[in-house]
Parts: sequence; structure tokens; C-alpha cells
Amino acid sequence: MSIRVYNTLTRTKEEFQTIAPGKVGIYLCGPTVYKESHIGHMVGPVIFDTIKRYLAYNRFEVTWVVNITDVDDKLIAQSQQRGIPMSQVATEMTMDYCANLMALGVDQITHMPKATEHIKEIIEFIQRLIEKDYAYESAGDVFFDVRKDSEYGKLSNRRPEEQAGMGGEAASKKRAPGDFALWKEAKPSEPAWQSPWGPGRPGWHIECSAMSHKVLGNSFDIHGGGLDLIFPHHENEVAQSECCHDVPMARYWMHNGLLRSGEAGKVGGRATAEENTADGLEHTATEKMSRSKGAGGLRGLIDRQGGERIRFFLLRTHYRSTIVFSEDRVAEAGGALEKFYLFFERYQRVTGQSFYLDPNHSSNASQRLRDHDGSYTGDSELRENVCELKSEFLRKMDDDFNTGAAMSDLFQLLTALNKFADENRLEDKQPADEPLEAFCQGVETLRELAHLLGLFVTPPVRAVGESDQEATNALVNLLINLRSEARTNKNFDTADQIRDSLGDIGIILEDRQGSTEWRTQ
RNA sequence: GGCGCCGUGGCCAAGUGGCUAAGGCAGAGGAUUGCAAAUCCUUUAUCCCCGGUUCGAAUCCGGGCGGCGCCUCCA
Repeated sequence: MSIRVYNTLTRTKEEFQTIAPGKVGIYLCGPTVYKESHIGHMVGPVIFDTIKRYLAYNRFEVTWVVNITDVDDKLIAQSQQRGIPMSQVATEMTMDYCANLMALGVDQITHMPKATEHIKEIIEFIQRLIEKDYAYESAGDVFFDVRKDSEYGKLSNRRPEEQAGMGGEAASKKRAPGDFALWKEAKPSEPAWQSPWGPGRPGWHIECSAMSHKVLGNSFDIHGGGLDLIFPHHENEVAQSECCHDVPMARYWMHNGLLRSGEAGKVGGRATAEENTADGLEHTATEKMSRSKGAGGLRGLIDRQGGERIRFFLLRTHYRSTIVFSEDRVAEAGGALEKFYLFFERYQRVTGQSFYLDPNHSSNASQRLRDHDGSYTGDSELRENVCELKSEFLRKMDDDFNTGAAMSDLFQLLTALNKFADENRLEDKQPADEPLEAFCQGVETLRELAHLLGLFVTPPVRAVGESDQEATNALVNLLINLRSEARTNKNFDTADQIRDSLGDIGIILEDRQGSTEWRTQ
């Protein structure tokens, strides 16, 4: 039983072996906090949050670092444009980023170091590179000399000499066009820190090398980020770090696929299939999500769809694949979650306990360990089925964290449990003890596996406010009572009219034994 | 030009050499229900095209067509 991960460096799946036994260090490149984050920024955090949960489940002690880059040309531009200090822009956007992470259930991050709080380490790092002759000062700037690094290009598989169009505005200060800035001289109006080369600020890549070194050491296990960071960001990071420390920076380089926009121009307006297929072929122009292309509105998306839907949408596809994003797609995918929510209500009807608040398990279920001593006793068809689905789920997760494939077992588990509840009439007043226990154990497994994906940890956030809900509650119950009376009198026309009218405004009634329940949508 | 990815049922999406090609959504039929809802059961695949390797390929190789990414800021 071993975990395999795809390594960008070798372009193969490799067996996962940690540097220190039982411990894992992960560094994920976080955002440059100059604007509100968009949906694309959530892909890496969500998959690595899941990876951390899974590694912890496999008895690893995991340290997961996500950096905040809070000094950068774009941040300076923002602060000047808005007329506020750069640090204020950074603080606002960092809070926005963290709020979005929380909404998507990303709560496993161990450290979030900021670049501006590590200027000293950054300067020391650069000094070391200069001493070792891998970097040079040039008129207030410091550059990394790519020609000194014989391994430069190994991650992205490209040779600097073959690159066209490199150099940028600082080209005249460089020895070679592929050289990149470690330290940038400050212009008069720009924020600056004192350094041996005069006032300035760090270049883009150096903060990650310095901070990962500080928190995780010379070598750590996993370095992650979006595919678009392979070049130049990660290529430059490896170059800096390995020239500085003379050991491999990271064992496994993991890169998540990017999101592409699949907006058909009908977001928010329930586009019907009939409308779209009128001309037979509708080629939706899709393009990569990026802030420069106007992707945005993550907060609104979260408000409308809920974080869990978005998380589910992202984990449905393998993390290295491109995902075509649109709100319609999120909404559509999220419909599948309803089946689980309805089941959790069923679970509550059967056991009288909330799926979420079970005092015995809720708080610890996500900390369950693999191969724990399960309380699975006796044998039955359900138990066998559950065990098999669980091992299938784990087998798929072992194979490069194949969350999309693993989800199918979650759905099959759900179906098995529903079927079992049907067949054993668990919603009757007095269900037999033995089947009830088997059922609860099955639910326990469902919870255990779902929590590995970060799903169903907390109740879904509904859009309705608290007080609204109370009023709605009272009102609907009133109508239910009226309808119930009509039904008792065999006045089904009236009963149906009430139910249909409620259905028209989005309230669904469900008749159970002796009572009627309702839900929205 | 250099490096790289993708093309699986109406839609989304696993599977990368060998049982009847997962699962979800949508649709259809059935069970259940006073009628519904929920739930369960049943049901839909020339795996982009052509050639090759092989006893055997969606899966490997070559070619073609189509879509996309990076090489400039980007998760």
C-alpha cells in the first residue's frame, strides 16, 4: 500500500517517500495580493488541502506552507492608483484570500509567511548567491546569472539560449537576457528596504526560495503550484535554492491544471438547452482564467453557489487536468451534492442525530487514521460492500490523489446506504437494532471518506438569513397543516393545490409517515 | 519557431495493454406514493480519423484532423 505522485521534474509517477520518516513538508506558491482573488486561485489550495488531509490520514505529520507575496510591481501600482500604502492593499487582499479559502473549506494550512516579513532572510540569501558567484550586482539591481547554473532549465525543459524575447525593461543591466532579478532598485516613490546594494525590494522569485528554506529547510518533500508557474517562477526558484544550498530543493514538484473560462455569455440567466442548440454548433470560446482578462467575482460566486459546491466542482476533475469553468457548470455539478444533503436529513430521521454534530465522531472524524481499528463487527452484505468501496476509494487516492475517480465510490456508498435504509425500513418507528448499527457504521465510513476530500465537514451554508428562515418556517408549517386537514378529509384537490403552489415558489413538500417535511428548491 | 497538454455516451468525467469501458448530471421506463417529492431498479459508447506493434489497444508507436497551455504578469 503506497502512495504514488506525479513529479513534474521526472514527468512520471513515483512512489512517495519522504525525506524524514513520517514527516512531510509541503510548500505551495500562494498569491500575490494586489487584487481580489478569483476562482483560479482556489484550485491549488483546494487540492493541496485535500492532499494534506490524505497524508495525515496516512499517518504523516504534515507541515503545509502557503506564502503570501506582499511586495511586487503590481502591488505598488495598485497602491499608487488607489492612493493608499502598499501594505494596506496587501492586508485587504490577504484577508480576502483567506476568507475565500475558509469558504471552500481550506483549513489545513500550517504557515502563511509574508515576503515583507522576511526581507532579512531574502537579503542573506542573495548575499550568499553573490558570494558563490551565481549572482551579480548591476547598477542597484542584483541578477541571477543563469549561465552559471548548468542545470538551469531542468524543470521546464527549456534552454535559456533558445528563449526569444527575454530580457524585459532591465535588459541593459543584464549579462544575459535570461538572467532574472533577485533585488530591484527602488525608484524614489516606491517602498524600499535597505540592502547592501542600496534601497530596493526583492525580485519576484526569491521570496519563495528564502521562505521555504526558512520554514522547511534546505530540502523538503513537495513543492506545488499552478502549471503556469513552472516557468519562469519555479525554474528560477530551483536555480536559486539549489545553487545556494547544493542539495535538491524539493523531491516532488506537483503542478495543478489551470481553469479556463467557459462563459457562454448567459451566466445568471438559466440558459436552456433548446436555446443553445438552435444552430446546432455553438463553439464556446474558452480561455484561461486570469485577472488581466477580467476573471473575478469569486465572492459573489461563493455567495450564490456556496463554497462546498465549488470545492466539489474542483475535486470532481483530476487535479492535473484543465477545468473549463462557468457558474452554470458549478451549479450543475452542485446538484449532485443535494443527494448527500437529503441523505443526511434521512440519517437524522433514522437516528435522531445530526450527521454533522454527532458528538462521538464529528470533531474527530477528519482526524481518523488509515487502517484504524474499525468497529466493523459481524458480517453482512452491507458491511462487505462498504469495506470494498472504501478500499477502492483509498486505492484511487493512493494513485496520485485521483479525487475524481474516488468520488464515484462515495456515490456508490450513498446508494448502498439508501438502499439498505429502504430495504430495512429504517424510518419505521422501531427499526431493528442490528441493521441500524450496520447502517450507522456505513455512514461513519461515508463521513470518514468524505472528510478526506474536505466535504460535508460542516452543514452547507444556505443563502437565507436566520430571521427570514423563522418566518418562512412558520408560514410553511401553517400551509402544511391546512393541507394535512384537507387530506384527512380526502379533499385532494385542495391538498394538491397547496403543494403545487408552494412548488411554484420553490418549496418542495415531502410526505412521510405521520408528518410532512419541506425544503427549498 | 521551442517546450508541453488534451480529444471517452446528450453534457461532465474516471480508466493508459486483457473481466460485461467507473461515477455524476440530463432523458426514458418501472417499483413506491391518493397524486407527488425523496429513494431504489432498469436503460443509452463505431473510446476524433488512418496506419502500425501485439495473441490482444480507448490505453503503446507513426501520421492526420481538431482544441488548448507555456515561452511576457499569472494559481
